Amino acid sequence: MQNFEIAWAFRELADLLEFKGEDFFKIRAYRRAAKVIAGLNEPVELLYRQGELNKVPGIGKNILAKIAEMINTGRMRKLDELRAEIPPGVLEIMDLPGIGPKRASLLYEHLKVAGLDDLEKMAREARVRAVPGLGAKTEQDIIRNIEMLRRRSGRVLLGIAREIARDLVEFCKDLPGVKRIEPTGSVRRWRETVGDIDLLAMTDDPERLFSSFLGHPRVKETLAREEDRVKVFTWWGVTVELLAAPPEEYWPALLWSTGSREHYRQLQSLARRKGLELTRYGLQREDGKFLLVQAEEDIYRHLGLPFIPPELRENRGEIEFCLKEGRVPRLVQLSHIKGDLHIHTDWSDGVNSLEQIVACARKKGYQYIAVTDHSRSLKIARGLSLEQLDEQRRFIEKINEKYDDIRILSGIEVDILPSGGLDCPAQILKRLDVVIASVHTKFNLDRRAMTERILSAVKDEHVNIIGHLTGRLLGQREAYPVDVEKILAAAGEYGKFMEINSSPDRLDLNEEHARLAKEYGLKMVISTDAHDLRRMDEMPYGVAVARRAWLQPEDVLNTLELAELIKMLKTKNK
DNA sequence: GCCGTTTTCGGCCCGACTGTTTTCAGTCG
Repeated sequence: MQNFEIAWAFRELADLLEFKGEDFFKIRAYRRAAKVIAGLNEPVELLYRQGELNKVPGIGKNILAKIAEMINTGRMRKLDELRAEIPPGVLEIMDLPGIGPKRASLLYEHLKVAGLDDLEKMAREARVRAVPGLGAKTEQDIIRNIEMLRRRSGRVLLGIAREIARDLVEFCKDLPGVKRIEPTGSVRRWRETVGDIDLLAMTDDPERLFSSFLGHPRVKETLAREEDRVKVFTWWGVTVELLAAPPEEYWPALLWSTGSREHYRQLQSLARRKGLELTRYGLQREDGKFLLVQAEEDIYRHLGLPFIPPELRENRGEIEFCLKEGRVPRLVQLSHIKGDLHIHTDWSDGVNSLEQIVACARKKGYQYIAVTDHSRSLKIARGLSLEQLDEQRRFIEKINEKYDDIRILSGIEVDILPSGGLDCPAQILKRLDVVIASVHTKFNLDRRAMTERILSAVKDEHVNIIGHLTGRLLGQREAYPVDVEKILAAAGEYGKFMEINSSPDRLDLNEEHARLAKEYGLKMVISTDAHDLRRMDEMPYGVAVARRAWLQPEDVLNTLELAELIKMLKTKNK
């Protein structure tokens, strides 16, 4: 049982109890447990077997018993009971913005809505406005939000797709006859969302592999089964396709199934011009003979190309570039990253103590990290008062005395107030090493007002970095309207850095904006915005955005050595 | 539900916004 599965169960439990109108604090306890579990950087199952689980904050006697039940039986009785009791479809209605437990039960009570389709139909028939407490405006919102939900449906976040892919690879890799297995498709290309998860296995005995694979406990339904592939629908709600190839066909198959389709078509036409035929089975000469291929590199070489990393394979000029330059664009990679400049601690809404975070950062070999808790007005995130901020700064100074292999920078993620300006006086910001300015409230300003609001932070002499520029939450919340180009232009003028937020549900800047920012000559900062230790591991997602935007190490601030970094942060005020 | 300068039960994060009201409930960040 994976951590994220246990976390999902508690989240669902909380949602169901919320619908029932259960005690708020009990629900919050379950939500907190879900959050804590999702944030653990060790398997829950391991901690449980070691008897360490009850030491995790937020996990008491009752929740521990439920986790034990899940580990031992694979189920949670209480959750099963609630699922049976509460009409299915209610939870998906509660997913809609503006619909919480109260309105969901109101809708159920009066209209007996059984799900999103049902609700949409009733809204379009103008029957929702007849429900006491709801009006025409809410009805329109419901229709609009369902349409938004539809647009994103069927795709899952890369972060989740990679977790699932890892689970399946682990399951398959030691099965008899399996010589190799890896994710391909958009997972391998690190696209921000993924439709189906594709896996490719190297084996001479696909039948045997498929039989075992179909016995995986999370496989719900077999959608297709052919000689060299199976397609299944999983309990995770994602479709997975497992392709099998014998060793001599593996690399062509890997290239083919990694895609993208457009990139692959370009390769095929390049091959044709060289008198070759490129298919998923190999690279064939006109005389019918197959060229020797023992890696993807070999295929690219036969086509007169260097190895093109999967992140670049989108037919955005990568093939032309490689042909012209005779080399691949130099890309930033995880090992270039020297530190993380956006981390929250338990002083605000983070889970872990500063000491735990420092230990984790040292283990990663970082030269520096910045502690950037929320500012005072963000009450829900327990934003630090000015006194606490100062106390934290002095605390960090003390910790810095303890270590000579890492430097803790004191910082803040300061709110950009709705009318512009920052949620912290200038003389306080002046003392800090790193100032990130972000929007967390009042997302419904119009484009002009929001742009002006953020510009006010760009122009502020104490700000170093603009955090998660568009505020989008993938699959949950659209980006607020903002003139990105105008901000980027101003950021260049005022010497600011733009954050690439690595959190898989943000990825903000996204790859288009990051590419644009590079055109504006800006440097970016790849940060995790971690609220717990596990999420400090999410740096690769931000790096992937940067790579897909063709960023080089010198485009990224936190590839710099500490001394250089500090110099750059100090010379911010042009 | 969990937690505790705590041992048995009370406290647990808050304030703004919105649409529906006509004084406020529900939702959200």
